[in-house]
Amino acid sequence: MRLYNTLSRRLEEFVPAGDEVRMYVCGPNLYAPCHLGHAMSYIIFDVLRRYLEFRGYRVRHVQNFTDIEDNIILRARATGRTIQDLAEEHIDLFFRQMDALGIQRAHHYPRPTQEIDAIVDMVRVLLEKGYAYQAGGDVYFRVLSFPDYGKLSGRDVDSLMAGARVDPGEAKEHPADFVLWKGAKEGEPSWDSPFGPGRPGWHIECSAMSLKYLGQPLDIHGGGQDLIFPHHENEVAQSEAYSGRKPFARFWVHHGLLRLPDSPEKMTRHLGNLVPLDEALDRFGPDALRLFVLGSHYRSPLTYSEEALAAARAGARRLRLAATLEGGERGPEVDPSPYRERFLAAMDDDLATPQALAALFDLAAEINRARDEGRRTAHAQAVLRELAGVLGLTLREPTPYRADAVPFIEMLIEVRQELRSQRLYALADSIRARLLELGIVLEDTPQGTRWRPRED
RNA sequence: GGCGACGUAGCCAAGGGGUUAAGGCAGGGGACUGCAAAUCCCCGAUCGCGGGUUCGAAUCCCGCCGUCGCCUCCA
Repeated sequence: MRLYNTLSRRLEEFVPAGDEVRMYVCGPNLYAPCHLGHAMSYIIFDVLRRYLEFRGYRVRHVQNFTDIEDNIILRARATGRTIQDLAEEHIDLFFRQMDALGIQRAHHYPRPTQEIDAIVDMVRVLLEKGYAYQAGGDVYFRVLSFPDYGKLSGRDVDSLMAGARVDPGEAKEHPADFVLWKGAKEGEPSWDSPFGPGRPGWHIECSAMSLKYLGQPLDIHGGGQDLIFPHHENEVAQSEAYSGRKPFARFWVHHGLLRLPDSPEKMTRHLGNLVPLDEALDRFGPDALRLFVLGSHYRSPLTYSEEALAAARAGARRLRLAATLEGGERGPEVDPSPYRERFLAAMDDDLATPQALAALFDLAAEINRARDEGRRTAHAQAVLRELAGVLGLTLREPTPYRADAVPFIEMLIEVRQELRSQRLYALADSIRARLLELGIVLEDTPQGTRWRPRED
């Protein structure tokens, strides 16, 4: 498949270096619950992984949790809790939400507080090789010692000077230098190291942990476009300086960011302009969220709106009904292969999910036509479910209903059927209307009345 | 100031030198239905503005306007 590589700024043919795809995805900081933007990120990488696996690759998937960082320390202090406590709570929540979204779990979820040795070792080597220096209790990466600095984000060190912020009191040699190890401060967690007590800087964790769990080169390193600089640029520099080999990662995959229409900046937790993920999941269900995200190309920015999510929910229902309603007995059966080919061609082209979805919707329409004509649809429906599964769609009803209500619903349907056969339509209609108010949709078909939970 | 994107029907969103400019949602008309629902059929855009290149541009170039991302924590 062709995949856009931020490093080369071009589409390239993707083939893993070894016999499995080594994929590292930047995970969340654990100081607050996830929002819809995080869901977007993990849905996209989930689809990338699912498609690679569908294409026959074995994928080894690692995602970090950032459990030591300024925000967590501040949050823990403000709430009187430990950072471990805070981290555990958000990890639990993260897994519940990701499971609800149908995100396949990564093989490892390393956390910097549990990988201090690897991080310290990496800093030590960088110091030994002269790529890093100690100053004021901290250890910094010496950007000028790494000539390739800027190759990922397309910046040069000189142009960085213009906008660089230099905090008074910082002991950096150069404003673009970044911290590898932060010297211990009063009231902050710290670990012993050959360069004094302290804690890891932000960027170093991803380098140390990805190299430990996957090894160089990574085939794919991914995250949001907001991570290209400085986070990923710094990872490249410190990793390649450490190993003396390049590339650190062969493909860099970055997705566009989610934003709100009336607050067009990207959704982010510290701005508070967010849609909490648990709320979105409750209201729309996992398939609608996926359809919303995948209806736009992953590298484009995506604008959130209630209307767009409601539209995605309606689209999910359309696909679900096409995949699940029973077809007839007659031939000729629908041939799904042209739709399947379109789907694969789209996915092969830099994960063109909007076009892949278009193929699925067209297949759904074809199935519906065939069903209307009393033709067999089972095979085409199986293909529809298979391809939807590559996108992680469940095609299941998202709205829960109480199982113990089912006998009563069915009894009401029987009574209503009797009323209809006696042409007492006013009563029959009022039962249907009442059930709708209670959240149950009735549909009368030649094969009888069927029901489903109302979605809204 | 530097670097990078985006602007396509009411809404979301593909495409990216010659195609009837995908698909979804919403809306209108029709079929089916006792009525609905579901489904099917039909209906809508010349692509931010102004120049230019070309036989031909939504697609390339230049300028302008608007919006966003990064340069600081960030999916």
